[in-house]
Amino acid sequence: MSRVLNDSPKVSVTTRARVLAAIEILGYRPNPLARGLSRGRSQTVGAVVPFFTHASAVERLRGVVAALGTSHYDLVLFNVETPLHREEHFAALIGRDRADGLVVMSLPPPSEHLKRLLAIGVPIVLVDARGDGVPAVVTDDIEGGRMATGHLVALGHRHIAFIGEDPKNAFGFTSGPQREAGYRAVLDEAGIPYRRSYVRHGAHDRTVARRLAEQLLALRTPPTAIFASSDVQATGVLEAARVGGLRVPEDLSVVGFDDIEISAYAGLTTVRQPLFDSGLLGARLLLDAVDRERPLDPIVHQLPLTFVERATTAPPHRRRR
Amino acid sequence: MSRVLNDSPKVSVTTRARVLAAIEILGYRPNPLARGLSRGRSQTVGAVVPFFTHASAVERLRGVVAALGTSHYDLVLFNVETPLHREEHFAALIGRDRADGLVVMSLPPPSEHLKRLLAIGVPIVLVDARGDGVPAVVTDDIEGGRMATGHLVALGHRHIAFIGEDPKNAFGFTSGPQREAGYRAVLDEAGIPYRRSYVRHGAHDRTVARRLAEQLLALRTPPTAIFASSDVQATGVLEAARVGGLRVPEDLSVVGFDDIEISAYAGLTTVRQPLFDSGLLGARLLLDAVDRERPLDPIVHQLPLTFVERATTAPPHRRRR
DNA sequence: TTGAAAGCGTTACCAC
DNA sequence: GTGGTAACGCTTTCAA
Repeated sequence: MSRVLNDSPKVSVTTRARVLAAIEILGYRPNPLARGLSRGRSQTVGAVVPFFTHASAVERLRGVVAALGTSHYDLVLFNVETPLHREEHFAALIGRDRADGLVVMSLPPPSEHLKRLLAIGVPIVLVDARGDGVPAVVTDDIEGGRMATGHLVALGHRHIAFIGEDPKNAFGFTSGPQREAGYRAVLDEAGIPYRRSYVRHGAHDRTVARRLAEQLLALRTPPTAIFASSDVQATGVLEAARVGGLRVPEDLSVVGFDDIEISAYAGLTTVRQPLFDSGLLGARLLLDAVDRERPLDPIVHQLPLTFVERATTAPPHRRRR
Repeated sequence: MSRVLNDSPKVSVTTRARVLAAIEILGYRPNPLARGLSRGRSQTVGAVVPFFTHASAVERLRGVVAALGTSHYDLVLFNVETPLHREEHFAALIGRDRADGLVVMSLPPPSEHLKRLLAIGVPIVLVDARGDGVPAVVTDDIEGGRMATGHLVALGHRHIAFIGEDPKNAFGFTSGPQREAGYRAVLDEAGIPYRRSYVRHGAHDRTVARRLAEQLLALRTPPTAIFASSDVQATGVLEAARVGGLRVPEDLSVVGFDDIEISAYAGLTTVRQPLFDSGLLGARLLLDAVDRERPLDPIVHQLPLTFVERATTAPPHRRRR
């Protein structure tokens, strides 16, 4: 009878009908756990996501869900808010018992765990992160940082500040620091001296970014433009400007990164990355591998970045001096 | 050896140590599927969420995740974007094989399914929805609608429009329509005639709401205030005002509902509902029932609403006439 | 206290 | 094509 459920090629039409009828009458429902135990797969994919409530993470997750929508896989969510979480989840995820495959976001898995997972053969796809021997869906964050900063430089700004994540963050996020690298590179090339006081680090949070921006604006020589490493942080900058009575973009230009929902509303100039698509592609790669039981090629898929100019950037205002 | 894993009371210290050592050496990891099959539970709770990417849903989900954080349950996400989805998910969820318990959000389960789930004994908690014989975590949406509208009336507005979800929506959401009921009740009590043209329905989406608001503002007698059934829709209204060259709150007052992240940023006056807490409480109730294998009392837990006055409401501007 | 064995609900293999 | 049965990896029960 399992043969008809998994529509094996060898069942006569009559038997199939008979079994189907019985199933209907008894209200039979296959137990996914038993099936999973027997087949050695759980029909489940896991998504390891740091701060899954962040707009960018949600958008990526939406892509994953969309990819799973057509399949018969369930999505198990592993939220990571502390390094300990990460440790626990990866420890639990070793072995393909919990999930048939993993989409890991923004979070380079500890290489030790990665090796074990790879050795055991758990298919993994990294999204917004890279790892040895594992396929990844990424963008060129350095280039993104260059786009944002370059735009500001082209407008004539020379006092450009940066707000982003701490390069030594406990999770090992790399996107933020790379955007910062792009920022520094452009500054170098434009012959603009790098000012340490113009670079501030803090959590990916609107209010934190706002505080950081207020510090920047209180500097003796405040920046005429701020590049925030994410749109969430950019909104904090916008808030700081508003509170400080600064007009945007006349008195202060602001560029963000991501292009989340709120950005269009806020008229924020930003660097768009295909968040939804990254989740979609990541999950598709994974499903493909899981379904065909084919090992994943460790290809790095790079998705394009787009500069979106809206209403928060303009040439610097001529002021004192 | 399973005895030591489930730390049964009757194992000698020495054997326990011995087993633990072996576990360590062999790198043994229990298979959750097998355990689940044997014990008849999957250590999983399912969350059925319509449009899980909506900020309000995400915030509720965050509460659920927080509640699960301390437990040993995994979260399986069932996203619902079409009535068909809903059907499929509930059909699959019948029987406690897939999940040991369910948190169902904003979406009154079809009563037929509800009965079956109840009969089989799958613990369910409804959040932002009600159902016969099932515990629920709700707010008083009618009262919320009254708060918002009452505030506008108290400010002196007599031309108050409403933007919300279609009462005949395919999912059976009730929150929106109830807020609308509160709106109508206050209008009645204030002796303000109800204008059909002042009530517009559309999807829970910023751009849709913006279009609706534009229609309202193009009316021969445009409203001086708009109550949007959700903050997402309220931002659409704000956008329409901005595009139309209307100042908020001088020319147009706007009230939303939910108090999501963006609302504080936008300075939106709104009715706050405890989104995070609703998810937290819902999941806690569920876990409690699942852990003790105690049936759930069909209690309706009502969470409080708070009116949050910010910067988008003011007395109506005196104009023509 | 511990070892052995039955059973959980499927699938997959092997005869018929 | 179809029926029977081992096996999946764990928990639980029953002896020892």
